Amino acid sequence: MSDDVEKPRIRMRDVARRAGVSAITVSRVLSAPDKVAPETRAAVWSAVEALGYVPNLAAGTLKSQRSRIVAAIVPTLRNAIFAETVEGMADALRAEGYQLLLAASGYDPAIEEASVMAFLGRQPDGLILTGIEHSDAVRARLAAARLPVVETWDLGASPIDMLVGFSNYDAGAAITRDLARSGYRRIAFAGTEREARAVQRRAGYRDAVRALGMPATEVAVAAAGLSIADGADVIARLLAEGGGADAVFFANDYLAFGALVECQRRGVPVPGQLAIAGFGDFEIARESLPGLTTVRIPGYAIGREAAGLVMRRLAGAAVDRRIVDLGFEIVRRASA
Amino acid sequence: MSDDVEKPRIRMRDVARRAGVSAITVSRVLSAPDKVAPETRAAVWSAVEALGYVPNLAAGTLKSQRSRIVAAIVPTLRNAIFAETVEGMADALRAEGYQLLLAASGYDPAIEEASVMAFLGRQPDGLILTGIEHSDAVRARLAAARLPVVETWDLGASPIDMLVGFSNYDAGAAITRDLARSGYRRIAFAGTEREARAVQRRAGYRDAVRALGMPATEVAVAAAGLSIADGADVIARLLAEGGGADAVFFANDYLAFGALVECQRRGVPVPGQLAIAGFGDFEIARESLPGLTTVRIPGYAIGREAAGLVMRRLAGAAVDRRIVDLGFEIVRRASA
DNA sequence: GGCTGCTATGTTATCGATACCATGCGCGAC
DNA sequence: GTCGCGCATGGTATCGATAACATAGCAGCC
Repeated sequence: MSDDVEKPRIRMRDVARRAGVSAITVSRVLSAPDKVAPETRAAVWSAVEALGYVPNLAAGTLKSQRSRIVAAIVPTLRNAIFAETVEGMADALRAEGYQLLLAASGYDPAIEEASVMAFLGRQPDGLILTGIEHSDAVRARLAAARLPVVETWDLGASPIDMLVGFSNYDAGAAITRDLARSGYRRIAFAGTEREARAVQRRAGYRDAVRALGMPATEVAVAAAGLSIADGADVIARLLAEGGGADAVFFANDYLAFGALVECQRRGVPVPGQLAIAGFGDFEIARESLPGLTTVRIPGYAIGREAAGLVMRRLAGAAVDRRIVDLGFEIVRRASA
Repeated sequence: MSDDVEKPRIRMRDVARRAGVSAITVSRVLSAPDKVAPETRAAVWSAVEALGYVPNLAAGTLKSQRSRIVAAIVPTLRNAIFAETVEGMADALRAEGYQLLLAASGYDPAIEEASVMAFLGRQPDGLILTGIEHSDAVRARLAAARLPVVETWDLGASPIDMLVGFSNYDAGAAITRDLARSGYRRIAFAGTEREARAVQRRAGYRDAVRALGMPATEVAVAAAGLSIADGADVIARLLAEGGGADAVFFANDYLAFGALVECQRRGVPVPGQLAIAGFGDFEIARESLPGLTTVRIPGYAIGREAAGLVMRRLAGAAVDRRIVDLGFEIVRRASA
């Protein structure tokens, strides 16, 4: 089928010979063009074009100890939650000539750990993690590897290195108080216990209802708790229990949307009989009917800022603020 | 802040010294353990553990000319369309110890080209692309690079190398005929013109309505045409034009969902006055009210099979079928 | 005028792992 | 008993780019 005439790969020295210069000059044209005279630069450029030369970055990385790769681990790519953050990272990195090496952990610390190990061998120049809970093994490896590390999507006092996010606790408390301000008196919470950030939101909710002197009703959602169907399930259970909640704060908009649809199926007026609030301000929150009251998260900005911090550190700049709080915003729509 | 005591990195020879063997033996323990005696293997293992050794894969890649990286380019990660395909690839690759290098092209051929160029320098062992339309420059580079290439999500007679997908044309025609079979007589189509696969679906639609002796009504959706809001916009325009369509086939489920919600806002009964069909069978199609009639795509299987083909080729196996048609399936729900 | 300093380019050694070939040893076959 | 074969392991060269150092040429300055 394929003819096995192995064309020899084109190396830097082939380009150099054709352009009548040395290999190091080709290297400079590609990575620091300012240091080369314009005519030389042009000659090298045209040799590169003519030969279709593609530099072997494995060799460059080996010698220079810089890969121009930043690795990132997010919990999932399955739905849109972290998509904006990934885009923010990718955009910022691409602008500076970095590439993004990406893995999804499926919310599983063991997979996160395995991904970190696998990544480190690729000599990334920096690493971006989601959340602030990481295994001791991960912390130890990252400390030993001495690379810029940014944790994201949460806040905490003692990051591994740098941290960009917002307070899930405060956000959970804020939307709970907002619901109370709107007159709801029996506010429930629904979310998974398997995700640290959802647990933080729950803690904020819990402390807020207590401070308000209201009862707390918590519904645990199975597994990752990211599917629309899970939200429908919560409504079924709430109504079956007959707890009499008049509002539910869901740990994310998918759950909230599923709940909304289930209420419609059952003829439960929203927000008349039951108010619904979500978290994340995904597109579906804007476009559902009624629109979902929710908490807007600066997902894109988190990604951009995280990548920016890594690159600033790599550029040798001292990063003044190691902890960046990008905040959140309550978005009121018709569902609550 | 950080103490600049540069701990020397741990190299393979450090592990070797500690285990009382040579570097090459360590290499073998890590990549071909069967070739090493059990006690030696155990000694090396414990030295690796004790030192926290992480192999420098840049060096390994340079010498061995194998990176154990497969690169993939998908149009977008912003919504769930390609998420299952990416997961399928990642799962299959991880099982064999490969890593996935991922980029999103934003449906822009120029970005796809730039990503291909950027990837090739990393010496990927294989490449997975979305769609069958690629610039001449991309084709030329890939031919020169002589690596396994899989195109996905479409069918065609002359792939660059291998191809895994389904016929967007047939799928568009099939759902159109299905709508006709359900009694709809003025079936419209709405989708972007900027995506080759949506255009194929439209072509299938167009030929099907013509064969049925029905009028064709096509509504072009701006830009990528992936947002829920775009679907609502289509309804606004269709009703304003007063074309009298009794069913609309949307190029994807997000558009269809947006249309569904807009109909509810306007009090247009679905499917009573207007039937709606989507494409993709995303979660929202199952969970909307009414459920969306749509076309189910084997997204996960496409990813798995594409990665599998690459790895089989790398393992030296002759790939018998270079074109794999995974088909599609019409899913009837209440919206049409 | 000679010295300093800057720009443009070249020479050499090296990054760390692995392919290739070599070697030593034990064991079975004739 | 000797030969040969296979298994386990090691020595050395090498992958291709770039850091570090070297050098040549030229301008400007006291």
